Amino acid sequence: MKNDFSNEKIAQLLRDVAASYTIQNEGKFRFQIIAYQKAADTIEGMTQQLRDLYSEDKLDNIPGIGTSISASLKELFSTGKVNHFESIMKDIPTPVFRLLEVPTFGPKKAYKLVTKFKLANPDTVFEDVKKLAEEGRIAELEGFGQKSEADILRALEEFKKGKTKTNRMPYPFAFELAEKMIEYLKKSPDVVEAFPLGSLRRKRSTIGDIDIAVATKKPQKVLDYFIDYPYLERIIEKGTATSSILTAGGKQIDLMTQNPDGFGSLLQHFTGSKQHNVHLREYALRKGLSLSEYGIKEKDKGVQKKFKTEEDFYQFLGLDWIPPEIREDEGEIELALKHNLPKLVELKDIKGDLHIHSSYPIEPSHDLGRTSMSDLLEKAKELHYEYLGFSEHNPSVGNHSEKEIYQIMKKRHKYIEDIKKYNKSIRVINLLETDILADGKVALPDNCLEFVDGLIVSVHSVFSMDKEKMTKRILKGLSHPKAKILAHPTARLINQREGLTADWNQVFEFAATNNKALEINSWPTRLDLPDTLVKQAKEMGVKFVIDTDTHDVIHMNNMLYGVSVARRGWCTKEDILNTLPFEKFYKWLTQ
DNA sequence: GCCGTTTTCGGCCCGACTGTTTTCAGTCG
Repeated sequence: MKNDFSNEKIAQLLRDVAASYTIQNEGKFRFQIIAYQKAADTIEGMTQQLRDLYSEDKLDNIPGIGTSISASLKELFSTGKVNHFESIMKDIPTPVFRLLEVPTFGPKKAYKLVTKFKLANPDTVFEDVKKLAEEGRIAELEGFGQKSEADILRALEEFKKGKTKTNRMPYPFAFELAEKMIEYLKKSPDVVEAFPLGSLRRKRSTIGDIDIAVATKKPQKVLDYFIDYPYLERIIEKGTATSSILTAGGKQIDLMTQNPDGFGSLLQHFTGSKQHNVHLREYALRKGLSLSEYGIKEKDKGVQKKFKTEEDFYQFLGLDWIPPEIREDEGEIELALKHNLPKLVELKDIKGDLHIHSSYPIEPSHDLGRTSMSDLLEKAKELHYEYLGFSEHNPSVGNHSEKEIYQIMKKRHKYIEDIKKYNKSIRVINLLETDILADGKVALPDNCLEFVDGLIVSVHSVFSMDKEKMTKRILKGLSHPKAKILAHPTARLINQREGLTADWNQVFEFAATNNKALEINSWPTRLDLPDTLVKQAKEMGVKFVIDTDTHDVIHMNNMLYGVSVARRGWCTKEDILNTLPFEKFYKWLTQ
């Protein structure tokens, strides 16, 4: 292969092709534009790298990528460029594509500015446009005016501060922002109901804008109240049914209103995903029905049928209600039609948490927990768990001799045995989170491991390694007879660190055949294994445990985030080992 | 350019809002 294009880069390239078509002749290329954008969406949501699929000759059968684009991708990987793309893009100056990163800049606006002012340098284009706006020259252009010039300046300023089209925050952070807004909205007497929608309701691991829906008979009053929000920075827009604001933290909140008798269709519409809705509407259209946030219209009649609840809306179309977490157009519509949707795992199914760092002084290689074992067990009772696994990091190998480590482990074992005597209501499992070293060995010698029931193994150092080496390393670590759970498998940190590169299919196959579990880690910036990989692994027969990776007793509340990831990965109770009662779980762990 | 439980040809989701316009273009979700 002559190059190393990431999915992200390829998606960007396809979007640039779509933008070029838009600039050339939007009407003529309408459906090509949609097709290229859809392909880009698909690629952005994939966890497998296209370049790997290409080298395995598996580029066909990706939904949204047909014969034409797949041929282009093959050309891209074998030659480093695509002639067809280049001919489409050749008359569009590169600064145009840079400007498209800025919210409110679409292809037409960007092209007009770049060509009218002959902006040639992609590296200075933001500064160049800013200068033109400050000099009042943009307002002179046809189709622009004082206001749009001011909007451009502001958009550039906010872009500089980090408001881009692609910037997303971790789910739990968005969740809190939304809660705060909903609490505020519910104080208004005109608000009948208020719900978070969009990717927030689908519980994606990262969230762009926050969407909120309100049922009301007085939309205008609610919108007025909305823009009175105390943490408002500015109003982005406000109409008769919807409004958008920027909050003090620079985050956008969109509000949609609807009469209570049509609230079901509003929920459905703004929960998305876009692909789910498009697919659902295409299906409805074939039956002569037109769907929107207001309800369902029969094609030839003008009457709008309204729906109070989502269940009614889906039912009218002959579908079962679909859990928001799987509304990603991954086959859920077909299954809902056949009344054959999976029953997804729920928080109340969880019977124990295995990844808990207590404050027990084990002199670890990484961070120690802050809460004592007995306080953690109290919390486990509160959560109605049956069992809890303590899994501090292994004692630091660099700072101790083998003999010392042996003593530390022996002492901890005795301590845990004592704890068990005093805590009869929660069963205690003696685990250890152990590093998989760069050579694939687990960090502790075998004789020190006789004191634990099982190992949680994980990668905590040397993250960049070539794919083959990393895969071997993980498989070797997981091969240890005591190793039962691979913790936060990709080691990604949302918005901070890319996941490590490994052949996940190989890892999943190994886990499935050797009865090893993969962890779904609930830590807000981990959420690892990521949902799309969970789905892939599940299809290969892999079992999971959902853990919190608790370092302080309050983290034990994070379990719901991991459950959301499992649900987005289509997991049922049967896929999750820590839904098992203690005896069965312990048997699996120690067999 | 993609796709198929009416189709391998002939369709392709539906609407809100703003700004610059007198009926629409552009962007967004």
